[in-house]
Amino acid sequence: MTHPLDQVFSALADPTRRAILAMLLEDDMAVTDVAEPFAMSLAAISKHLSVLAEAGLIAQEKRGRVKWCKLEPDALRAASVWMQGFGQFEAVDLDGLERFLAAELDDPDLSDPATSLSV
Amino acid sequence: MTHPLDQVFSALADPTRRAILAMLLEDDMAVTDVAEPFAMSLAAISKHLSVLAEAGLIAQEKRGRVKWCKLEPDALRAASVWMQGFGQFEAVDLDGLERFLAAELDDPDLSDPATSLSV
DNA sequence: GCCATATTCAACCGGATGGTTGACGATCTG
DNA sequence: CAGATCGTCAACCATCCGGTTGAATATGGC
Repeated sequence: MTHPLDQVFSALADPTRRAILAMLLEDDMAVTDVAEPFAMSLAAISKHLSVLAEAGLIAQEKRGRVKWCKLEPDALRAASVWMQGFGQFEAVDLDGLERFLAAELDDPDLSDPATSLSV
Repeated sequence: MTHPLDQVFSALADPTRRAILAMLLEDDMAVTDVAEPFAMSLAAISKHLSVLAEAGLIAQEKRGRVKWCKLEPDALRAASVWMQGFGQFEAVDLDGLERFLAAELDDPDLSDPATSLSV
């Protein structure tokens, strides 16, 4: 599992991690705050954050005793570009995004409060 | 692992499966032909193809004794749209694609002949 | 100095994943 | 019919993954 795309895609394959990314899209957060909405231990979230960091999807910076996590959206570029290679689908497609997010909101899928974001 | 995005992203997380998709991008293929370039058993490839099919990334149609596999690029749309949500990165970016593929070709990463495609 | 807070570490567990091999059911061909 | 080809199935194996708990390591505040 050495190829960067392996790491990015397998990081994205977990709904908890996608939810975390969606949260970080709104704001940078400390580890504890990231963990708060989820029904799992802090240690579990800490591991998820490590996975995301190793995939390059987030950056973590320790300031004092709190470690701040911020989105690193560039890491998605390679993956996105790879997918574009298969794409007859138009690219930016913000309308599609809206439709998609709307559909997601109706999807009673995840048990976590974070569900209000597009997991 | 019930969410469609889970399946799509985790299907994409394996380099063998990405190589298979890249092969199918050029042409529809029978299972045996898909397996040919890889240094692993036919059964293993058959499993990979099942994963891709369950993720909706390919369609399989049995005609006679041979089962044809063809790309189903629509399945990537939802995943792509999800990623666009994080994107300050411009969308279609075919130039980026070319640069990326060129870089991939120089990447002596996979042991399989299928490496000539963007894994 | 002491205690609380923030985060990670280490060991463990059950279940999924990626691979193997060998047997099997279908289907084509001579 | 006999034999070869196409593909899957079943059992097995090692490893990875997502989670737990409890202890350990900062750091900050009083």
